[in-house]
Amino acid sequence: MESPAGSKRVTLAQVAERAGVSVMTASYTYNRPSRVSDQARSKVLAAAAQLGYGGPDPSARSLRRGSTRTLGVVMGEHLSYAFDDPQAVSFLAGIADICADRGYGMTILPITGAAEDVPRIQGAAVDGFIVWTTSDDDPVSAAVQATKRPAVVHGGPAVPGLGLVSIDNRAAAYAVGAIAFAGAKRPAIVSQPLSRDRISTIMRGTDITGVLFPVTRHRLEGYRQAAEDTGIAWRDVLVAVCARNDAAEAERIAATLLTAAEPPDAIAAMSDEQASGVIRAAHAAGRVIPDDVAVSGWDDGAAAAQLGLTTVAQSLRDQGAACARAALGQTPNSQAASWSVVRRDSTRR
Amino acid sequence: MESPAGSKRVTLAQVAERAGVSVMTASYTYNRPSRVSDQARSKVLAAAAQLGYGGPDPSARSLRRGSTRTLGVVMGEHLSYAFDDPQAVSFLAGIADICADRGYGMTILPITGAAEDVPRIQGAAVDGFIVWTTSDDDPVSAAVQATKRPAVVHGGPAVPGLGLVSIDNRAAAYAVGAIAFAGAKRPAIVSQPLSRDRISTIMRGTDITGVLFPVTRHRLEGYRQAAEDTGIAWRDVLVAVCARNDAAEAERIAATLLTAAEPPDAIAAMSDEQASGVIRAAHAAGRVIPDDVAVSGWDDGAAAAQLGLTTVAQSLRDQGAACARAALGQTPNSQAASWSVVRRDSTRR
DNA sequence: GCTCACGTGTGTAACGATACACCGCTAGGC
DNA sequence: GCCTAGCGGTGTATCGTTACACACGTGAGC
Repeated sequence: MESPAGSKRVTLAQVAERAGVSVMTASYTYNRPSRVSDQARSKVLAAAAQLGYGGPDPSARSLRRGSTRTLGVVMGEHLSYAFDDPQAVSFLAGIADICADRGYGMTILPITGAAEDVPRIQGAAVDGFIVWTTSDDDPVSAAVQATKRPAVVHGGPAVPGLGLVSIDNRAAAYAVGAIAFAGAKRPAIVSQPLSRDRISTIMRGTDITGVLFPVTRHRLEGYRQAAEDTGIAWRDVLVAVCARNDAAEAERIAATLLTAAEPPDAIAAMSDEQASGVIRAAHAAGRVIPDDVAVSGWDDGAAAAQLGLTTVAQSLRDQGAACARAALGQTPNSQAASWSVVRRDSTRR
Repeated sequence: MESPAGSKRVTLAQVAERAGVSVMTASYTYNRPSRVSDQARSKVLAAAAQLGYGGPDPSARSLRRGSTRTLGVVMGEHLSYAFDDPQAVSFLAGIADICADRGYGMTILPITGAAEDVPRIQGAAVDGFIVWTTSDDDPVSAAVQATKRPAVVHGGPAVPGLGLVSIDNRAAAYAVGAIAFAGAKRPAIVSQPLSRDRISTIMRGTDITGVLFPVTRHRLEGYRQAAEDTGIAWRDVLVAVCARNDAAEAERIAATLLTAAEPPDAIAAMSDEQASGVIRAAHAAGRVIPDDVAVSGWDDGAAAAQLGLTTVAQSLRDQGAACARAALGQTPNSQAASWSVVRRDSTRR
């Protein structure tokens, strides 16, 4: 180890004294090198090297400047989930693109789902927040709002004073649902969780208004409308809830659906991962896609094209970038993101 | 918008004045609520709400406290690459696990590869750094070292004063190479980039000492030893360098290798993604694995088991966690991570 | 010769919060 | 009735840096 653990922090004032110049000259050496003569600059740098000065203290600097040049990202209850979900990772990449471009850091905030999150959010050294889609009752959105710093929510919920970047999930679900459910007698839905407790379950005639994740609620509303348009009553539509966004779990739950009496002949999922699990389960059950069962996904990720999956195309990366720009105050606070339906062979003509 | 953009920042002193209490009482209201009476606390909170106070300023707080409770992660030249590489994402998840547990934030630093990186690293409001594997000549490791803050490098290079968390890449490459090259006449290697300019190329008798990425260099040394042990001269071993860690590019370059005169009959890759590209190319060229060509990967990710790939197993997630613990000063600075070879059907018996 | 601009150096006053020490009051033990 | 403990409140100094205003000397322009 170069510097012993016991050594105190070296300050700019000590460097200045050692170099025989004023504190301001030392400060300018780091912040506006052209402002000082070559001679003074090299004296300062030599003194800094001798004393083991590690550069201006970032906390003091941002206090004085009033900006941390860092954006905070809140990724939901279990931080590590974020890194397991490919769509969440794309979203982060979009934020990273903008941050890197603007010279901003990007802080991923540690969220545990407990009460201690609130002070952590307040205490985060960031200029603004980006909140990954969450539930209406999630206390972190209130905590973010309470900081009075600029913030953007991705997906939902809409929070007064915060921006919102999202696609129109209801319209997109209706559009893809209309295709997936066309000609079907018994449509079903593979859904993301309905509330923060994240339990897997299968039900019928689901109470949509009680769904706490706005993104999921809007998608269910769109799917419901699509089902009703083809003459199916909502009480007859199965909704299979997957606790995690994961092909394996969707496969398991889809296997249950498909081996029941009166199995579904059309399944609309809420992600391509789920849809690929559904397709595997369908193949395992000996069904032909789309004739025996039509399948649709969501996101249009890499797997969708390979599987020939009808899906909703959206760019999480672009949405991440839009959130970052909005949080930096460079674009309007709220923006509707674009989407489209990609029709492939997993649904009927 | 709740508070107009022109409004000045509200300070604790203003809140205290409005509430008719001292500044310290207001401060304790936020930091040690039990220290103040219910009456005073509610007066302070009411005043804060009226004034739109967003909580104690984090920069001021960390200046005073001498800690930011945040770890910085440096992920190599293009920040967004980090999110495209599944192994890098696992590594981040491992860091995130520890940070979330300890209540630390995790700042991903914006690195562009240009000169402006150095001040950005110095200016990062973090208590310590974790550096993702990089090249010997990468200026960011020097910049990190110059901050005098605790720092850990993952993979390499070894930097004086910084910790190092890594597997023994040389030994692991030797071990898996011995299996992949067993019985082969013309072994080849699909390699990660050899220098920071990241060009794809195919060469023979590669100069290993000039390889600037220590992880890659050590792996090549191990593979070389394995090849020489089976009686093959290094000058006869083809090395195909892939600019990016990506199945598609490995497939392209492997197709070139396999359609040449005297094609390789064993290919050791440096990631499972590369190996899966190699396998696809081999199938496309009508080869049987492992009889016509043996293939080995690296990392033992999800794809490896599916493909029956012989590979080096390591947990990037555990290594990320080890880096985080070390950067927080809770474990020794440097640690050797564990690895093993998983033998499957992609190599000869 | 006077003015003015410019390059370089300096002192002072914040930035917003918290650590620490201290103070007055009340309640309880003897 | 006195001493002590503890609760709730306060004033002051300080964390390390940078913004700002100013001071001084030099050389150009007229």
